[in-house]
Amino acid sequence: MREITPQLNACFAALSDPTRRAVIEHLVRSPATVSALAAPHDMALPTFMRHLSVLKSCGLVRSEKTGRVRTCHIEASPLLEVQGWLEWQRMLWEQQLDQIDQLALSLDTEPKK
Amino acid sequence: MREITPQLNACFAALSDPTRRAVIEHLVRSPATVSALAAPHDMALPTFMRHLSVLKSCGLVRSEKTGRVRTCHIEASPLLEVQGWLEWQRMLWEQQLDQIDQLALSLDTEPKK
DNA sequence: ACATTACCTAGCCACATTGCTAACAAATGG
DNA sequence: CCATTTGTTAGCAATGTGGCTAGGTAATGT
Repeated sequence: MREITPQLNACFAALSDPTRRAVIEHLVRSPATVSALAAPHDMALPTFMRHLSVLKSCGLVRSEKTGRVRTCHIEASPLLEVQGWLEWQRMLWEQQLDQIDQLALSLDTEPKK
Repeated sequence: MREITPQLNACFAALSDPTRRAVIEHLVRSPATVSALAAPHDMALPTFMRHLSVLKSCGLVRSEKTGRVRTCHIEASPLLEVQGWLEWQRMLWEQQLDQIDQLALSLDTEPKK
């Protein structure tokens, strides 16, 4: 397994904030400028910029500046890492369930000790 | 969409710590006692207990105490909420990609303005 | 009965996070 | 050329997070 732990740390942390998840929810539909992204959120711009920079530093969002406008777009790969980790855990957990089922079944077919 | 935002906040935050993810990785394979879970982690027990309580308070882990031993096991539903959110975003993002493809295609078939 | 094990609480400290305001570019519209 | 728009940096306050030690309780082994 690769050493992606720091990346996962940062992505999970980034996604733990509703403002930042809302940004992601916006950006999966279409790229957007900083001010467009900030508009729905009732907070000072610098505060919002901080959230954006968190998303940038964990690789979930990238952006380019043209003129005075910065356009942001989503980067899929870190999201896929996160999904991958979750999927892996779910698979293992389902195996655990299967084992429990089999145990119950073996106790069923052979009930008298 | 249901109001699961606080649940998501807490789960993502819980999963942003490598110690806590390691606990999840242990528990998806089998239930375990507090001390068994703590053993691989080089930290004081109370510190580790704190991590456990974070996992409990966001619903990812449950536990029962019998005698002096507390046995912990994983709770799948919050993990599924998290997976659901990610899956939803990925779906929307892929739609965005499709739109871009279609745009490129229409520009291709009708290249002269 | 006593020591040990297993867990738990309380309280402290250092640092990170999230909000703010003030003030500053740098591009653009009139 | 000047005002406005759009972003950005710096710095502050309040709160949250993650580590520790000290000390406690309740079950269990001898």
